[in-house]
Amino acid sequence: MFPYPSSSSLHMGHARNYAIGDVYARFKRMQGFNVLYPMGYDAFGLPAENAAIKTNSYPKKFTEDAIKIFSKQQKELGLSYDWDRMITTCYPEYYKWNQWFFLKLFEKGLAYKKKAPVNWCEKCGTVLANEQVVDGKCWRCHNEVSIKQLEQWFFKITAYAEKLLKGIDQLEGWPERVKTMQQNWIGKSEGTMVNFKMKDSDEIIPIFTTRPDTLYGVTFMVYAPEHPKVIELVNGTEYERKVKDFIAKVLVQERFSRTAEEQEKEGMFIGKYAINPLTGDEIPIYIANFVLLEYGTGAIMAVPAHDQRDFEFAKKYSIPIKIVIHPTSYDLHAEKMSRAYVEDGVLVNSEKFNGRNNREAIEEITKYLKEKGLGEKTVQYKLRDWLISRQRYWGTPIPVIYCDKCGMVPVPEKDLPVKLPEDVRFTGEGNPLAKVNKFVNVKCPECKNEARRETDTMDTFVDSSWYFLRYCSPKENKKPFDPKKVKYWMPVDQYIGGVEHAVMHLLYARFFIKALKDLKLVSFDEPFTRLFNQGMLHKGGFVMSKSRGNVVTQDEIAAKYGIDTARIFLLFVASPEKDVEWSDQGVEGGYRFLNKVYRLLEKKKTAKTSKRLQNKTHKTIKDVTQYIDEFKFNLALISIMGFTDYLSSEEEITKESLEILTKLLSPFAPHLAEEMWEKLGHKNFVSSEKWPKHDDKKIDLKVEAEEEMIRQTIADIRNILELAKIGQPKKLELFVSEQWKYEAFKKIQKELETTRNIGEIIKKALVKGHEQDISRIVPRVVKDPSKMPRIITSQQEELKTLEEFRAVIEREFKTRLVVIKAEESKEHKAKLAMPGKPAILAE
RNA sequence: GCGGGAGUGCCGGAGCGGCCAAACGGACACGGCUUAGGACCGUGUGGCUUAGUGCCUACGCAGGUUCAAAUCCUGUCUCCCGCACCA
Repeated sequence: MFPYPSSSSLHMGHARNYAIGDVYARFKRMQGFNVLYPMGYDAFGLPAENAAIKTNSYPKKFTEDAIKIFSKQQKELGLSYDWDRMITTCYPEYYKWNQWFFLKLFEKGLAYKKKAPVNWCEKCGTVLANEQVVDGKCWRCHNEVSIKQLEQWFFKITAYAEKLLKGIDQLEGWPERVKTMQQNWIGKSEGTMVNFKMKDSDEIIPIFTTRPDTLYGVTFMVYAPEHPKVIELVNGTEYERKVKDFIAKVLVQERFSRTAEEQEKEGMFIGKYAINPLTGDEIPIYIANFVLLEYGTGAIMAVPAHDQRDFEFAKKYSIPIKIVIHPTSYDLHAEKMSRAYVEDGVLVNSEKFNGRNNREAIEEITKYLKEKGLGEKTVQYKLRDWLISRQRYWGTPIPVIYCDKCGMVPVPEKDLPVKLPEDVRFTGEGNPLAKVNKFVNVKCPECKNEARRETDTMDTFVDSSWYFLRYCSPKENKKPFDPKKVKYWMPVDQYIGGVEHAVMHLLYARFFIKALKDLKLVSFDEPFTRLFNQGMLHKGGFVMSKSRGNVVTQDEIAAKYGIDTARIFLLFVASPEKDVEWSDQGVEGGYRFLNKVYRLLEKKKTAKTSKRLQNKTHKTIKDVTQYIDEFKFNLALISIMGFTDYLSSEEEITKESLEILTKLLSPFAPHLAEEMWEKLGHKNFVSSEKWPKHDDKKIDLKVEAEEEMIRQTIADIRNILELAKIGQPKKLELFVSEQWKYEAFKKIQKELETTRNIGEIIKKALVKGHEQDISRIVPRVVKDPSKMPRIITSQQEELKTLEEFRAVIEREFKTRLVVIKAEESKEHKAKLAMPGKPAILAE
């Protein structure tokens, strides 16, 4: 996800986010993929405008300065972007295409203007989309949001509600939680539209319900107070005054501060009645603060017996409660109820539906309504249309002209872009654009008479809904993008960014692509095949952020350790999707590791490799490759660390092994890797080298077992020397026992390779009298077949193959090692040699 | 209320049915190297025990499935996040 450029120093939180993508890009590039890894800036937006007002400067200047600083720091981080493809959304070359898309959507009826109650942020001086209101507050400035009735531009995202919902299933490479959030946000619910009739007229009041089974229990009806119908109904009646007062009061309360259930339910009767379509009963109509205008039809049927909200309201205003669903196991009495009965049960007081299970009744009553023309099955979504107009300057002008004669006229394509005027005064009040006469006053494209431009600008999320397409052909000036290039590159294989955009950017971009597909501009359904949400970086228990003041800047870490150290720490400390805590000491660890790697250059190089080294090398290549592919960068680094330790402890290493280490490390610590690569005598960049491939034949588990035995034996010898208080041994004697039950191990091992049924094997083994073996073998079986043959046999059989065994131990203890077969040794010594373990004597 | 995720050693965190008393790093302790070392190398850090071993107790808590559980299932507690008077 491209960033909003801000002018401060990048901190470690940024560094982590970017490093994650960079590792992957470098890795894939080395693997031979053609990698499009670009950077761009989401350059329009309020902060720049606000900063301009504050400092009496100009948003463009402010933004350009910020971008300079930002990209400089990104380069210092070693991010391997293709800077030739950089895009900046605030230039006409880019936003022209926002306008172009707008016109296309407008043609299709997917962009429209309507008067609507909208979210208004006083501090930002603009309206906001629903997605940008978080807990009743502005997502950007956290100011309380209020509701205003305004003419606004919308994109008809609701036309794609079903497609957006269905499409989620295809998003296999997306985190579950993002998918769930989108599902909830779209909020599909299936129910029934029921037509109630007004008592005194033929007017119909449609309402949406998911519980048509309770229709016989309706005892009142409630409108959202701000519903336009309400004023109409009370107009000229004795209720008019009181209703208007109530509405005013509710609006003052502000919808978004009407928080949930703790809000006291309040309302009033408005003097009108509706008729229950099934019973013909008169139903009083109320208005109340708990009914939402935007959901359903803005009016509800209320069934106090079976809905908690309705119940509370009915109690408060003494409205009758009529039970229509009865529990099967106990009695229910309306007068005695202390809360609504919301569980399932059997229908009562419901005429022909009496005795029916209520779940079944939902279907049946809906069917019945349909037959009588009183209602039908329907689907509701919580998703609202995307409000895209903003009353601010620093954004893409909406390409529309208002003419007294011709009405609303879209700017013809040939006149694009509608450029943002640059000589603008920022007073901090209202939309500065509206005061620029040169901008506002235009000729109508149709009748050529005096007309006025739309002065609203677009939400910056329009910019970010298609920018990834632009990367494919950033210099294209005839079209928003070159379709051939887009066909080659898109959709995005791997997208990386924070969860905070789950229902904003990520939903808008999906909508955009689906709309573009219908416009035949692209041929795919979803913009992002795989999505990765990186975790947050914390310090002192809080997310690292400039506003919190707990940042560790990139500059300070770079100065102290070099930026590679920071990259290593950030990638090593935990898997990338986890939140992590910054640790100064942890960074030291990363620094030590890199130093250790670098010191390997001083090691003596040998031409001849060994089986052990090959095994370790290829095992490492295999693991690191797999881990990076799985985004487990921390584990990849651990593998590399293990390899480093291995090489450090060797007397001599091969140049090849060092080169491989350098390559494996290069995505993580690119600067150090390049330096090492050069010191190893290469003229090119290691980052343009081929990623090493492992050879399965070189990975030998037996060698590993030998390794392990050497390690153990060395540890044993140490222990003994310490216990015996021997400083420097003159000679070591190693007694090796006969090959105790070795054959039996092998046999069982064979069976283990061919079956997963451990229980069966154990039984077999018991029959064969291998009880002792089982304790050794059984726990060693693991799922991964590559890890299967795990039996460690330290018998002489194996020892014979250990050409290096003696050498290693002799080097370690600077003494001579004598290996003696136990059976050839003196009797008492032979006893010392336990099966599976060599015995050691030291002088 | 609905939905998503997490609870592991002194700490950060791996592991997600079997080489697990648990990777890797940090911290601490001891030893080595050294004029010195906050550098580097080695060893150790649940309890008891053996020269090499073995046993017990452990992965929030309580049950269960399995030859085998930190890992699977059920319940429960705590924490984090998203949506939320959605009819």
